[in-house]
Amino acid sequence: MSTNPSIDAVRWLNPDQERAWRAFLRITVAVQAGTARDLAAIGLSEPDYEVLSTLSERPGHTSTLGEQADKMGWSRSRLSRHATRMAARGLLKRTPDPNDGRGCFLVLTAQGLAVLEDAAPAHVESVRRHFIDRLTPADLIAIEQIARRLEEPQASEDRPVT
Amino acid sequence: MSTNPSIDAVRWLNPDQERAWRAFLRITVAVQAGTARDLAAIGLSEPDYEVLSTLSERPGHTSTLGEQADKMGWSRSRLSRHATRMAARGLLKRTPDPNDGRGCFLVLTAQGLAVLEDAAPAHVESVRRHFIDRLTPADLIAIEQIARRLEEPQASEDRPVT
DNA sequence: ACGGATTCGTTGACATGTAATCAATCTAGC
DNA sequence: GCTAGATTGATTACATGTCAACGAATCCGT
Repeated sequence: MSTNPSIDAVRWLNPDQERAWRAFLRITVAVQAGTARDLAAIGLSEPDYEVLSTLSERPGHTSTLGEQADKMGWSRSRLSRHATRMAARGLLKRTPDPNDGRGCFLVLTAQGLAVLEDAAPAHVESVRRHFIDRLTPADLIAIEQIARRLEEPQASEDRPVT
Repeated sequence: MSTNPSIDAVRWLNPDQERAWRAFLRITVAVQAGTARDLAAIGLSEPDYEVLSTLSERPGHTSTLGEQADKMGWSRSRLSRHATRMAARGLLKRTPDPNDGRGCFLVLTAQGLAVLEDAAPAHVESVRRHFIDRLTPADLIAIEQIARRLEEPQASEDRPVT
């Protein structure tokens, strides 16, 4: 098929492996696209929702920027920029940290909380519709198991390739 | 835990479902991050690799922009922008389409082909290391099955929510 | 108390993705 | 065969994320 012999010579994955890998790639884009589209319909992006949701779970709906970034697995830079945009939309606000002159708190505003309360049930419904309800209980267990295997540290993880 | 009663009242997923959903989110970021990092080490992004790889499979290493975009599931805009950047790096070039004054061909350059030939084995190795080799054959089959279920059109897919 | 090292958050330069836009082509009706 | 509207092709404005560098505040050994 290919006009390029040297590429054809590459030892690729076997058919089962290849299908699984491509299936995996398709799954991720399909599900994420579905849930993201549903959230967009109510004026939130997936990152927006994550910020609102995780902030709402903290006492006083408050967290330092760094702590929040770590908890979400985001860079500080990313959260700082995103918080600025969300603050401009009135969803949260910054407050100086009395204990650390360098730091700042992110605080959910009343409006931010209201938006989240409106969005949360819709988002859960979306996750059900695009993911949970389409799978069997056995599938859900399989996914957990796969996650566990993928997260297992590998013996040769950080060894040089040579 | 939460100081906000109304959020707690949201009917969330049951524990099994919740764990599966979170596991799914973790899986996608972990695997994609792993393979993307390996590609970045040899100077390519994941999208770069996709373009090189799919272009190399066509006769003359050539395709119209639109056809290529469709085949990859990308928007024309996205591919156009990406092609411009890759052209600036010498990986491919544009040629006018004699049959359609609006259109253009994307053609892999010799350098682009060389880069791909260098990258392909490394990428396959990366997919193995971050994904295939960590899973059992049964896991791979489960993933295909899950993909099939997720891609099945749902009866009430496009019905209004009300 | 002092001074260097570290940490916090922000910002500038840049890469990348999506939505709006402009231009060329096709097509139906005359 | 010509023209107006719809369709299709590709590029440009805008939003968002990353990396590196920075100023300010804090920590800590002396």
